[in-house]
Amino acid sequence: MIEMDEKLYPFDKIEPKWQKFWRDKKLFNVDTKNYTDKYYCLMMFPYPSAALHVGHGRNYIIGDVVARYKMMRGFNVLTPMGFDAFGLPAENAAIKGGIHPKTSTLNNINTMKRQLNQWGVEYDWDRVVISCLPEYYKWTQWIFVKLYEKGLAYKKKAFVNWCPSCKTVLANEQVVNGKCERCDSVVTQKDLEQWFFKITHYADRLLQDLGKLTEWPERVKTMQANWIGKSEGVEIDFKIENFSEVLRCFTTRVDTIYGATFIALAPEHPLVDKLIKGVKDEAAVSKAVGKMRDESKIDRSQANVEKEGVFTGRFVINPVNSKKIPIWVSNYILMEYGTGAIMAVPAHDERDFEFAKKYKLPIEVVIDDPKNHLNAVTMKEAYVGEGVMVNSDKFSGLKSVDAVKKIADYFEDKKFGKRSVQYKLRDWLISRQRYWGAPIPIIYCPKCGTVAVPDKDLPVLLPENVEFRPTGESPLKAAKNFVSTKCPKCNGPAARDTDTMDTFVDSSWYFLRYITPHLNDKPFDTDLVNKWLPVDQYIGGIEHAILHLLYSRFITKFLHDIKMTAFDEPFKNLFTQGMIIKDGAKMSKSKGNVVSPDKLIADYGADTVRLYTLFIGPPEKDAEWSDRGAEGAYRFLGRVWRLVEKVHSLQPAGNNNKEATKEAESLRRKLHQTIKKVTEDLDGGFHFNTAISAIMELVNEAYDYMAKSKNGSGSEIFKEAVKSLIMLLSPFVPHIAEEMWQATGGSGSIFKCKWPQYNEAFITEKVITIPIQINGKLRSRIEVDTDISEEALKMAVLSEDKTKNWIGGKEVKKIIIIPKKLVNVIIP
RNA sequence: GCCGAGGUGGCGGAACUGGCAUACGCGUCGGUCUCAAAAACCGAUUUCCUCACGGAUAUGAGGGUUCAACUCCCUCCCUCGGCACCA
Repeated sequence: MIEMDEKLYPFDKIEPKWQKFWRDKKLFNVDTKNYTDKYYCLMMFPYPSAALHVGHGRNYIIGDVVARYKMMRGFNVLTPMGFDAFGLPAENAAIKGGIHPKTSTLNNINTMKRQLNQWGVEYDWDRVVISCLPEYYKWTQWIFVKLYEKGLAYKKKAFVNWCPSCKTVLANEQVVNGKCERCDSVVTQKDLEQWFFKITHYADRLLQDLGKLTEWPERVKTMQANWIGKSEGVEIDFKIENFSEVLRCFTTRVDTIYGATFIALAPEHPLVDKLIKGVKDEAAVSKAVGKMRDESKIDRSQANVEKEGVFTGRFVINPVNSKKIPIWVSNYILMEYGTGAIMAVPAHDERDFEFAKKYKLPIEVVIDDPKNHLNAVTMKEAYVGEGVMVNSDKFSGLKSVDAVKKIADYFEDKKFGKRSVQYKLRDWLISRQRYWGAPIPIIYCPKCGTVAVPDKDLPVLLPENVEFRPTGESPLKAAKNFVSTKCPKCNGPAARDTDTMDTFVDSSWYFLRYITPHLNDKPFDTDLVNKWLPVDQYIGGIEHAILHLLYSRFITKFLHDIKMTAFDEPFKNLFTQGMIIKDGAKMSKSKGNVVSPDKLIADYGADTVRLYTLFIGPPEKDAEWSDRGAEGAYRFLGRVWRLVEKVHSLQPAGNNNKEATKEAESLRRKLHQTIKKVTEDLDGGFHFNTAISAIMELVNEAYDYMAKSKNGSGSEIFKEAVKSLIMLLSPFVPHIAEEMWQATGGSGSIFKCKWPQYNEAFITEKVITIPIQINGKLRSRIEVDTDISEEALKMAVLSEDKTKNWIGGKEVKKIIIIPKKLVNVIIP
């Protein structure tokens, strides 16, 4: 621990002073109507929790650096902040502690604002958006109504994910490994009537348009593509023997149709009951099916459940060869995917193979592996690869990849089936049986049925005096004054919907509200929004790769379709920062490994915490927090402070670069190299760690210069270096930078200044050191003029002492010269 | 199983388009200052051999391409993240 009696510099006086300055001068406020070059820098708005730790800070610090840097590059930077303020934690805390969610949420918001301020992270606070306030959720409800009007919000009864601990339903995206994303309880299935948004309507566009998002991290796009899960195949209609109905199956491997030896149905398939009625062992079959149906109510994907099945006693006819194929019911078929029925080809599908082995069903090879011929009797696993068609009538001999297309054509021609596309993506379940959310703006009228609340009656206010203990039923049901209302159509008595919306609905459009946050006749102003969006830079955690980012893209596309926005992708650049971990684990109260910024800021100042957070490693990767490392950042700032103290005034800045000593040239070169490096690191990506290390090198060089040169800190080049140094540091450590800027004669805010420029001419050296390799191994170095000719360089190298020794009179076979880089001499 | 990211000193990590591996920081060791300590400053620090000069050796493992490989190719191992009975 550094002894804290004496501070390396008076950060405790500096930091509050400049925080107040920025706010008083409204440095971060922007007029969205008047601007020249806009830059929308957005950080994912947080859920208002009681206290932030240094891990949370990373997101805001990165965003603040970007905003300040862009400001110095001359942009009108919009950097707003808000709060994703509805949600379960506040409600759960209220149940425990008896404080109303609204009270605790608004308190937490104040705490967070104070913490952000302490970090020196600044926003245009005039635009704050708080999703739990009626002026905001009015428009969340409005979006719901628009979706409803377009048929994209609908209610249906379905098996849905149910968290027994949160006592509410969950969207598919909120179930992680069969557990509740929030509380880790095992999720069960319940047959309930719920509200859905038809995100599947946009499945293909959501997938296709990932291609437009060239500035998004590859992994996020991959995750979304996996989640949407598109597969192309064929739906085949099988005639059922002795029935008028057909059985429709989806397959991506229509090339294996001749190898189908059984059909498998999901236990919930609507035809199952009809099929088994009147068969020989009806009672036994029915019992087996019933058992599978019960089991399927717990999430089957949870564990690798043993495949079970039962023969229905019925058959379909294979359209290609009129063979009879038995119909089975099995637990490995999911009703939610495809048609809930498959043609099983054991020879070429792992699952079908496993099932066929267990129930001794026939296995027929129809695609042969040219390298290793298959044998249906001896094969130990399904062959799922490509190959040559066999036992497939007129298709035999074709390559299986080609047969896929040919057979699909044949099927469409003969009307046996048609091409079809399936997605894993499910509609978004958005109703919740909880209190702390935006009420669903729907009224049920005995005469008129389901009626959306008209725009003029929005918002549907969330009543405050409600008993909101979770019972599994919506707490709003008990609020009689809320429930009973009049039908907007017939004015007769009617009842309100008592569910609230998933908080991910709130957060799927907030970035649009920031542009015109106080409008009360529209959710946002379309003209202005079209000017400011898409967001230039979005910054947030990878945990939102699917949920929030997919939902926001969906809602944006919908708003685009109803002509509310001109763009259909909300975020142009996306940056996902890694987590900061401690003792090998994510920081959490329960693990007791939370690093609080409060003590660190008290001991070393906010600039130190910022600098270390940025220096810790590449920001997109997880990083381990080290208190010692933070001390190093503090030491560095002390070192900078003392360096700047040597200089009384930088004004007027000397741009005479007359001093031609070796030291001066070296410092000048380092300075311009550093400006270049830092600029490129900030423009080309988020390479804060390497930008900072470059600045550290410049500081080292400046100290070196002071020790070695005659003029020391009085020289023009030294002043110039210090002036640029302060500017280069300013986005990272804004408080100390402003203070040093002022102390050396700068006026106003440093963030109103222009970012330093580098001059390539100062970077190139007159003399460079070229490494000499003998047979690829470094053996010596030589100092030569930068613009030396290859011939002269060759001569110089060959006459260099060490090199001569290494060559030792042997024949030089070849010399490879990479200009300005290296020379490699090849000898036997 | 499939997809994605990654594996470099005691630690966090650098290395452009194949061209001096280990920048910068932390830690450790030594020194300066001091009565002493802390802070600060200066120096050393891949590993091994050598008093030293110097040499050998190293980017998960093994092969390959090349004058030259952390970087490209092949085989394999490990870590992390996502998806997963998706027909």
